[in-house]
Amino acid sequence: MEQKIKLAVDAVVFGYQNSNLYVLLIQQKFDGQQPYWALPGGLVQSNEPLIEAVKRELKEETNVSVNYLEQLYTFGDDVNRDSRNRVVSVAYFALIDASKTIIKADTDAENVQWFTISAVPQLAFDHNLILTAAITRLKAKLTYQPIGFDLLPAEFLFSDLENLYCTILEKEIDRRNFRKKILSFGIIEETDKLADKKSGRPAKLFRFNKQKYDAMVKEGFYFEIRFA
Amino acid sequence: MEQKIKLAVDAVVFGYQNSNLYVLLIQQKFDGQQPYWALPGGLVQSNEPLIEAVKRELKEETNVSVNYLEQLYTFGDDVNRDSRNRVVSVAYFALIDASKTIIKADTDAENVQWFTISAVPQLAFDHNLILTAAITRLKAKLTYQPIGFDLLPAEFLFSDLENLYCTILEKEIDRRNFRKKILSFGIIEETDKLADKKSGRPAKLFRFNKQKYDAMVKEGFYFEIRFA
DNA sequence: GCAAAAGTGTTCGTACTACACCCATGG
DNA sequence: CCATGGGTGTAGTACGAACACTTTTGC
Repeated sequence: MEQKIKLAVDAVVFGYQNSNLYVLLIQQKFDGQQPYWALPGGLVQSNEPLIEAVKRELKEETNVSVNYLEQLYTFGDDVNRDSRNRVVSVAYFALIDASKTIIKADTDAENVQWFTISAVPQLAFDHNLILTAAITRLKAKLTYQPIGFDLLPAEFLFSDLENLYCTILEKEIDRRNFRKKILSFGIIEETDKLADKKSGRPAKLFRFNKQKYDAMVKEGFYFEIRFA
Repeated sequence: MEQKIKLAVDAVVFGYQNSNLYVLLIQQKFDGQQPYWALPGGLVQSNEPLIEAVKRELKEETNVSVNYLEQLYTFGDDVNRDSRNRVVSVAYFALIDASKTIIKADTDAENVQWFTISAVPQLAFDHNLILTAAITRLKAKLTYQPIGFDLLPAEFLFSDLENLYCTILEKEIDRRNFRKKILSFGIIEETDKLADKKSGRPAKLFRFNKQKYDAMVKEGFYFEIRFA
């Protein structure tokens, strides 16, 4: 008996700006079809690696360039998650620097837009489920891998990093302890630049030293940020 | 253009006994085909949830009953991982109590057998890769989720638990500190039974209280076993 | 000189580490 | 009585938690 299963990929793309976590959604306008917002994604081509399929769809549909991309989970237990066909979807998890990102302009056929997590509408298929899984993964990874930097510009303020953690983990953090902990790792370096700010004391810009982090990991280093 | 991708599931089934970690492999004898050992698995049926597909294959091919089963990773980047067709495989990770497991008897068409991890031969397709990913997951999860109990009988000796951790994590552990830590969680209870042993002082049997663990998790409890 | 955000140290308590001896049984 | 594995306590240390004032700038 011939197998009748279609294989798709979907991507949950997170961005962060001004103490807000965003997710990138698209809306494809078919006539007569109710235009739910959805995660970017689509069918995998027969000769295409999964990861290439995600990258292609992201480029075609949103034109963003990602800093971090990893497989999240494969959704295939609900046989009717797509009402038209049996579709199994391999979901990916992506982080981008929202500040430098210019998302694809809206066309007649397609909208692309950032949504704050709290304002995400009902999505197509089981995409709300996928998003929830991605948020869970993001929160978990933030505490044991230095992926927060992939949501920030290459040079960033300490206060941005701190706010990012507060925002995403939905916790209050002691500024002094946070700074001490992060600096103790030795994977963040001060640049000689200062941020131009509207008010208050000027802040130094910092940079994540990925080379150093990778080297330290090989020596057995574990990144970890925990809070009470 | 029609999509020509087949979807399969594979399972990495771990067992533990006498300070040895085992994985369950099968060998399907086709005539003329070189009989590589492989992970149990097979194609997903068109109307079948992924998880059901794994359970079905495990039952058909090995007849084991699993204590723990979770999705591991989806292997679909190597377009030629199966030389005959494009096959994408959703790999699962399973733990069973090897002591009570009676694996399916060998038939003319099929062998089923435990292999110690260090003695695993070259496997079919990219199954060695999948196994490596599963071992990594097992080691990681052991430190932050109480899944070790799923490799042991319902009632077990403390020394078994300790040896399980030593064996799988390939580390030495201080017996006193280990016992203190585990008992401090309050998720293990002493039974009034003693093990019948060949030599030495009789040992108490312990039992994992999953209800209590689940309740504690809801209250914010984190299981964690780390070693220097 | 005031508002606004950046930067910085110390104390306290808890939890991990290291470590060695006695106990209960079978043969 | 001896071999075998089971069971237990303590002292030192290091790390996380709590906590508030000074500094630099723009207006």
